Amino acid sequence: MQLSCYECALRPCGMFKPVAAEELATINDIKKQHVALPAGAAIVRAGEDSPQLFTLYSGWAFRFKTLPDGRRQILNFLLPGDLIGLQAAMFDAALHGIEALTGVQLCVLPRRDVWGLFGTMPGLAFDVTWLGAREESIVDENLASVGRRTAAERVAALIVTLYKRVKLLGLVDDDDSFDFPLTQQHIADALGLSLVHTNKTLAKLRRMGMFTTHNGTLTLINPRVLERVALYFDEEMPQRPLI
Amino acid sequence: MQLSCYECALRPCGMFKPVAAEELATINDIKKQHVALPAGAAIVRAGEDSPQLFTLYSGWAFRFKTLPDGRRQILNFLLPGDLIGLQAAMFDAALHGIEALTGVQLCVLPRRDVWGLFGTMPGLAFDVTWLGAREESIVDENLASVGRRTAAERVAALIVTLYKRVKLLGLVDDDDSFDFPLTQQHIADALGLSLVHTNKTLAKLRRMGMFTTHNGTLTLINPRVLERVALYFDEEMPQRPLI
DNA sequence: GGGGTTCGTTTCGCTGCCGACACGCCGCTC
DNA sequence: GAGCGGCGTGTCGGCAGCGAAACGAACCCC
Repeated sequence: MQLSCYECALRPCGMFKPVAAEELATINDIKKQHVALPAGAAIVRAGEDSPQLFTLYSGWAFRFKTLPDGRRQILNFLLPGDLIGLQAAMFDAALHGIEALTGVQLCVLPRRDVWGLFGTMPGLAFDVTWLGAREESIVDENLASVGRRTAAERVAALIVTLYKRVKLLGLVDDDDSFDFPLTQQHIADALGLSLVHTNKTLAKLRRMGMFTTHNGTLTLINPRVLERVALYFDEEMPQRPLI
Repeated sequence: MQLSCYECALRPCGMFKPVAAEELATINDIKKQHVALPAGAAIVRAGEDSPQLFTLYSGWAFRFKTLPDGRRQILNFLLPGDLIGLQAAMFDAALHGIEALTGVQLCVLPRRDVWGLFGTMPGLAFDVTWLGAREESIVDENLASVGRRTAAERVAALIVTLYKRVKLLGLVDDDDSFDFPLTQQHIADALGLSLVHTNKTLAKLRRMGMFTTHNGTLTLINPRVLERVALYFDEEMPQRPLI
């Protein structure tokens, strides 16, 4: 499978910073492959060297850590347009795993070519750094959730942030419904809750009229109210780089 | 106050990557001031624009988020040599605050000069990105702690990681004791615990013979055992950039 | 020397969340 | 169509951790 960056279906969606022709040519140049992986596939394995970065072209993925006894913490979710594996590529051994949550398509960017941007395309190199900083800001927010929010606030915050991110991608319907592929186990692992308590908390929010779910689709009744329940008010950045 | 990068007391400590003469000159060039702040001072204010980055020259600091109702989550601790405020400088409004935990000395690096490195000194620009990725890895680890470790494991993990970081700086005595300026409130805010439970957990670990404290100094009895209690086994990177 | 502040420590009752378990639904595969 | 695995739902008892409150020690500054 191949797909030129000139035909990228993601770039025209409006949330990505315009690129100069020369930059787009460079991006197209360092993109060596376009691969598809099924749900559950390991994109980066913890402890191994990770000589490639990826741009998530379609589908969902997540970064996670596992304790020796098996307890798992999901660090953040990755959506189309996100740069995957910067941190993993930086160190000799990845400190976390990355797994495909749904079927995904990935643009493969060899590490050495990405590092090469620093010498040849300073603007794109800066964008790499920017994307790294943004990922950190998401992990920050998740840490604040898990550390200081109640179970209901956490669930609400997770749903609101994902809603906003998906919305910018143009993947939310007019009635505020969107594809939501997380299982309750994923939600529990992301929020530092048990599976059972996650279920009860979801039921409670549903009973409160915050949202409805229908096989894999989530519909928000009132995003503003959910935001208030979540104590979450940050906006996602309206425009961002895409590499 | 001024201090040339040529006389930097930090750089010779052995944990920092050697720099070329030209790079050192550039660093010295973009360092515009050397300032001292007292404990408790705000280094970066949440919500405000942050036109400067800093390198922490001496002392401790921390990044944190505050919920509207005052609950506070400490995201990570900053030690000498750490680059401060990369994420804050990247966005229009800082999404977190940074506060001096002890008295600190800071090297002031204006944002525009740091961004300038991307055009002129690709090696140093890469180092900036590396330092950002490393900070993210620390936040990752903290999120895994808060989400999945028990109170005792969290406290142990916090102490072990700080011990390892301080040790690389050469600030740990032969008997494994070092300066430990955190109050129990800081520990609680970092670990997502209440103050009272933090106190009890510290007492428990002390009773187990993990460590002793004596006005602001913490002494580890057996770092290996503490590591095992913490379920924490990663090594800090032996060498890293200093800007 | 007195009064204020910061920090650590402890007590007490309470609850949010956990862990184990069981059950029902659905879609898959053979 | 039978069996099976993945997922959501509920129940129950238990405990880890919470919140409020009070007190002592150390340190500070008039």
